[in-house]
Amino acid sequence: MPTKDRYHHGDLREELLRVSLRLIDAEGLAAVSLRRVAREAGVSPGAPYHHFADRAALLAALRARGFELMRDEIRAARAAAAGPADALAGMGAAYVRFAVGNPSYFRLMFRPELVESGKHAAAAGDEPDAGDDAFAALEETVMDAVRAGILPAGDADALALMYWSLGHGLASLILDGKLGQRADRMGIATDELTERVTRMFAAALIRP
Amino acid sequence: MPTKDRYHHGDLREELLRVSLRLIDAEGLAAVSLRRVAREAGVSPGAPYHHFADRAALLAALRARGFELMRDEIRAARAAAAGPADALAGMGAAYVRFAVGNPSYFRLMFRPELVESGKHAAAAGDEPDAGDDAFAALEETVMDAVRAGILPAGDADALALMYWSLGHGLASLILDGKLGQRADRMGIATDELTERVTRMFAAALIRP
DNA sequence: TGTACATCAGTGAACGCGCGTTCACTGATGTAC
DNA sequence: TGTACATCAGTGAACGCGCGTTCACTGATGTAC
Repeated sequence: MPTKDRYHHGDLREELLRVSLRLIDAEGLAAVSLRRVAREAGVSPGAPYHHFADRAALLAALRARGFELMRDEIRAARAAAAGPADALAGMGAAYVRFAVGNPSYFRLMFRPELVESGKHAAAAGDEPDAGDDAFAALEETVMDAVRAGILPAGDADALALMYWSLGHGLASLILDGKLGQRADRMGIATDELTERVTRMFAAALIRP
Repeated sequence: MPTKDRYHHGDLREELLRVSLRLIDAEGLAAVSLRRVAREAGVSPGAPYHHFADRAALLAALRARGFELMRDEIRAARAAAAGPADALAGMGAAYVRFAVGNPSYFRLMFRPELVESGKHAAAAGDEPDAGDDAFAALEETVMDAVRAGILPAGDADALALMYWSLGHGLASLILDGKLGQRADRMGIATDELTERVTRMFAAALIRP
């Protein structure tokens, strides 16, 4: 059943989201206009308004989906781990892997001006979302590790934030190309440098 | 000597940069159009073209200045430190302080699509800039710490990158408001949470 | 100190563009009987 | 199985807007003599 030639698209909403992601990847967030997205989806300029109230609503939908994807991958990494030490390393790696594998989502997710400029500005940041779920999973893992004696007891919240910051910073630097430049200068592959750094996290912090 | 009423502005270039920063702070990067900036500077739409080739050139000038400012603050923090352990903590704090104190610069500096979309795309990332200077300072400090025996020997490059990632991640999360939300939920000030995290990082890595 | 002239740094009108959004419309689809 | 009708999901033209950029221009400033 070819979707072309049909008056009704079939699944325009999904198609619009797909096109938006592709555009972010190829030309950056600024390239995502409702008109452009509609055009690339082969549809008239007014069509998207049957699925999204406005441009901000489309981006908000993408953002939420991105956080859900990330949360699921981070939870999966935790579930697959043999113990808390393994889980911490795995979750960090999953975070970075998500960012590298889904750069358009990642860039969209951490872009404060998008959140604030939404119509729900007052409520923004108040209701927990999938991102909070992911952080909660990390926090629990940290507490497991503390209980297991492989992380220093004390300020588990701060410890979790530290892990989060490391992962976030590493992912951001990779996406910004900073890590790539550095790897080039060191004469090794970006992947290898990433792996070294993540391995070092685990080794430096955990006392087995 | 009032600048108003005069045909010549006196220092329009600087004024345009100042206005741009203010706009980024208040309304985000998207609000920075050459027309808007000119308007806010009280000048006609064509005037900026005597100082910047185009919008990208203005942003590139700001970006470069931001990296210089950051480099200077990081170097100053290193110079003021009593020893390598102190220097590492101080440089991390300086990084975060810079981001929090200059959010518009920070947001502008780490925005890959701006770099890539420049006309010098081919050369971008090849020539070292002030950001590289700052990283080099961190790298030297890490090596000092290794020599002093307070950081594990081995992969100094990766260690430096880990520090950089932590600072960058922490700064990004703060600017995105994520840390603020979390601090609120924990019932403490953002500053305190930041300080706890950085302190914890120093404590976890350094073996005195 | 004055004058002629070159250069600098503005003006303001104009161009074409893509955008967000609206709206009356219509073809396609689903549902009740 | 047909038919009438409501609703859904498109079309495409139109609006007003701010944008980047250009251009002929002109007032202000600096310099040589």
